[in-house]
Amino acid sequence: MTIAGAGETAEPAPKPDAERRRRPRGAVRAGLIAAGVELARAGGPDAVVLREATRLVGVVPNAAYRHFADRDELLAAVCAAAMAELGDRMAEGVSQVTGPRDDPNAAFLRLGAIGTAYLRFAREEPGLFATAYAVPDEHPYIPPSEEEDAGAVVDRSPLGQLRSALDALVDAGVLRPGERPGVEYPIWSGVHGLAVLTGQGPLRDVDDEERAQLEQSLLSFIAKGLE
Amino acid sequence: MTIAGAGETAEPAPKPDAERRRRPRGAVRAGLIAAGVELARAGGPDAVVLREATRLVGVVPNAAYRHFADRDELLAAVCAAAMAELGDRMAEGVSQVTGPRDDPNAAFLRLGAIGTAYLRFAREEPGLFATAYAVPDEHPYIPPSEEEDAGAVVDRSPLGQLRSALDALVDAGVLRPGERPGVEYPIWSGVHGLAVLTGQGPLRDVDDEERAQLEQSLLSFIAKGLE
DNA sequence: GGTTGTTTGTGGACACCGTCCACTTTAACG
DNA sequence: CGTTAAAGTGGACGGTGTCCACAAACAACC
Repeated sequence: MTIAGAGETAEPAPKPDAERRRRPRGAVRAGLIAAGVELARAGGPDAVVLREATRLVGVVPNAAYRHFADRDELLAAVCAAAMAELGDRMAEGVSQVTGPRDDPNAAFLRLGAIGTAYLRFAREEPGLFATAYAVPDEHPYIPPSEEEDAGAVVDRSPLGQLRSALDALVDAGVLRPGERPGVEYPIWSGVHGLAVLTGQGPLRDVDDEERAQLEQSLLSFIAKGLE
Repeated sequence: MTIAGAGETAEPAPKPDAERRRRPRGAVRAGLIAAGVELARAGGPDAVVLREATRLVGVVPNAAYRHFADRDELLAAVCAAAMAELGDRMAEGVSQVTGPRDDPNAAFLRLGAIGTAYLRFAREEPGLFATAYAVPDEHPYIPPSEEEDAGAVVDRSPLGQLRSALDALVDAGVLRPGERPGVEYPIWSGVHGLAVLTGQGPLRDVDDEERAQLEQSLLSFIAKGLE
């Protein structure tokens, strides 16, 4: 045992024993989450397997238990990251619509951009999309030292962005204020349902053209529901 | 070994060796599916564990491989059974609405009954509902010697029942024929999305009252989308 | 009816997974 | 310095899906 140059007979150089504990402070935890995200991207929530994540980070399986209580807690962190990525894509899609907040046309386009970005993410990143909504029953969410500026920061969650788009629609005079309360849920349900049905669901084998038509007809249906 | 009245000394009776191969023809396969359905009912698709199913049937794990290529094929059969049960519950719900097929009021009530039964099944049998839509990528579906009377039998699948309800709505003069093609998909998406979001999704912790309100507002939204 | 061959169930084994335990090393702090 | 808590290691256990070779039960055929 001892220290120094002991062992290391052949080239595998399994544990230089000086490479241990050289990583910066939170690197292993962050690396495990990043590895889990890549696993989820490729294979959905079931593919985020603890041992494989530690392998990718280059650490022994048990090391994960210094950062997460169990596999579900790691999965919860990965789910949060996936949800954040969905939120980022939606924000990016909305930001490409120009025009003032209370302009009727722009407000409507922004709502459409939200739905489109949501469906696009589900289509292009099916593994991450499924993972975002595969939060385990325990470990509701993981607040990794969030700075809370008392509402100064905008809500980048999918539901938050949908809500502000609908509020803007009211301010623009497109949606009657009496119709506003609670509309986010039917709309969210419709978009989410189509994403699931055409993702892992029974509609997963439709070709691109049909899929585009399904998305279009859903958005039209939602628009009609808003008058 | 021998035959006749051997074995049956006490209740453990581990392997009387004459108890082998005493089950009727397709009993093991049917038993495995039934056991899988109960596992899915209690814990969703991930709870459909091959070894546990064989344990419930009282057979060794490898026996399952005489009836299914692998665990996914068993799961596919369980998914089909779960989907069939969903279809049965919907048909039962619809059948409780009386009135002729082309009566506007009855036709509308039937459509509502379809959505209500769908959401009710998802709420009361979350494990089976999730399993019905957890069909593995391979093994699309399993036709266990289906008799096909060339359309004489009615389609009891959820989508089939939704379609016939919408067709009846057209025949009753409630829905304009031009609006009919493709409407089933936005409607299905909305109902399915709410079922998923309030089931395993982020809305799973809402209380019964809120849940009822969500369902009601979704059905109103859909009704408005149909004029 | 006895032989033969195909189904169906058995026993044992393998690799992989999540998780627990005891141990050693590292980093931080007085 | 020395001490102590955190972080990583090694080895083990039970559980799972799956493969292989073998034996019993059935079906079929001459």
